[in-house]
Amino acid sequence: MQWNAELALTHAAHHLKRCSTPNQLQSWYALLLKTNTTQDCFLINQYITACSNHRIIDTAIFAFSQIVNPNAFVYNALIGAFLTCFRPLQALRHYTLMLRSAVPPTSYTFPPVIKSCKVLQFPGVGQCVHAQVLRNGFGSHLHLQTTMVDFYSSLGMRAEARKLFDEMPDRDGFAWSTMISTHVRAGDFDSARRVFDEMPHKNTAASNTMIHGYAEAGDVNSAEALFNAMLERDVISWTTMIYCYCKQEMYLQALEIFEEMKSTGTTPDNTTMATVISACAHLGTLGKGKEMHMYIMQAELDIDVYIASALIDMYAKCGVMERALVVFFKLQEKNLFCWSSVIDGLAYNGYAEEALAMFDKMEKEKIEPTHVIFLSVLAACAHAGLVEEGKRRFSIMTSRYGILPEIEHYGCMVDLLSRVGLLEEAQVLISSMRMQPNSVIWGALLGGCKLHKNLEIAQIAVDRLMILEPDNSGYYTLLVNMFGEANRWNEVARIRGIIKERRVEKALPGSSWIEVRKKMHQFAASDNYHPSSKQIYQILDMLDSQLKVLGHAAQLDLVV
DNA sequence: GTAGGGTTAG
Repeated sequence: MQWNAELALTHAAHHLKRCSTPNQLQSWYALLLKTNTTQDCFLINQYITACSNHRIIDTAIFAFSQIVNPNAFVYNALIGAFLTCFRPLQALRHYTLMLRSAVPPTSYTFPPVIKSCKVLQFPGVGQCVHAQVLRNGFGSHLHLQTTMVDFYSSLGMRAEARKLFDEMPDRDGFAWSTMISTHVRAGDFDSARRVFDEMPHKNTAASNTMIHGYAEAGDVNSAEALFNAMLERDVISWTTMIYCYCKQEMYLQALEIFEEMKSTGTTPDNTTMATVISACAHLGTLGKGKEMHMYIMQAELDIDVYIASALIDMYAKCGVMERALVVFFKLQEKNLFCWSSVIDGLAYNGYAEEALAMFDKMEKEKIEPTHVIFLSVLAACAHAGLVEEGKRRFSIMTSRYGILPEIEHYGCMVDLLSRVGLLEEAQVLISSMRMQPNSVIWGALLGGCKLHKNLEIAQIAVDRLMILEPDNSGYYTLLVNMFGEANRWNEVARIRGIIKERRVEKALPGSSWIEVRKKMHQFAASDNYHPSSKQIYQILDMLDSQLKVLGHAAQLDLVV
């Protein structure tokens, strides 16, 4: 009977470790209680691992607390469980507990411990653990050496990583890839290439890392060359190439190679889809974006925070905020990126109040905002002209969250103040900045001056802009128009003289595009290139006259 | 048990 029960348990352990629901885990522990085997280190080890796979740490902690004499396997399982359940500090605590209980660590103890030091960014602790690795006789353990190289690499201690790698008597594919990655992380692509060239049998991972390096360096040609030369390509190779194109804003190429990937039989995964949806967002191609969404559903890929953020952003940028919100509200777990995308999407689509309400909701869920999210918040205030609200949020950013404003935040605030005509206040803010104002700042101020016809401050802004962007004719043109409007023709002549003297090139006109029925239509200001431009202008004129009837005068005075 | 690819803003 006893023997049968044990056999059943062992069998259950095998089964439950792979596929089990939280409920099954519970009944498993009940079985352990019933059979008096809660002290069996082998079974508890399996049990803790299963709990960890389901991210249920509490039950694992309980099972551990019941063991009188946990062995190294049990400790290893628990330390690993803490790490996978995002509690690295607890992982380290139980490691020290293990040492104090005089249970000698095994080679399996260290990877999760070192990884915990890595995610916690504890260089000192990591070095202590390294010393213990050596003291326990694992100095020439290939696996642990690689883990240590990665640790030093992640904390930016490249010299230590390099030294360790150089001293390794044997190196496998993991070791080489880690070293290449070390240089890529540091932005030292030449060193990455040198290590890659030195590597005897280049595997797919190493090549992928190298392609990623090229992508970061903006070297599309080298990335393509290496990619094309690869004998075997996996999902990561393809995804990295897609990322490479995205990084260079070559979104159409990104979508093209995605199709190629599918046609050659490689199945995209979550990472691929997140990248490719982001490409659709940048292109503003709703049709393609929807196709990608459909693919995810068909392939039954899990909509994780990466894909969700990308989808929300894509739908928002394509102007279908309703769809973005559906994705957002369906999400079980939301991280900062999801919130950021939805808040920015609302702001971008003109729902300023809703964006702010969404931000407040995020605060209530105890998600710590970052400086990025405040850009969306302030942009929402700026678009809706919510001055007091904007000022309040701007000050909360620092007082409540300790986030110092970056130049982009100042840009939003200057834009906000200038738009509503608080030009002096905007100037005061600019002079209070802890960094040199750039052309965006002065441009925002100038925009406000234009709107509120303040020539004096406009002159100040343009003087600065002339220094910062001497080749940009747009600012001069704007100033010329402003003075012209005020009938100050002497000034007009003076500035035209400067333009001539400096031979400022006429800036390339900006353009925008929109997708209608899967076809792209591109427009520049006042152009006549579109086949239907005649009808389009007719409609614009009609809209304009309707607006006038409603007492809304368009500002066409920019166009001379 | 160790390596390689992802989402927002600018």
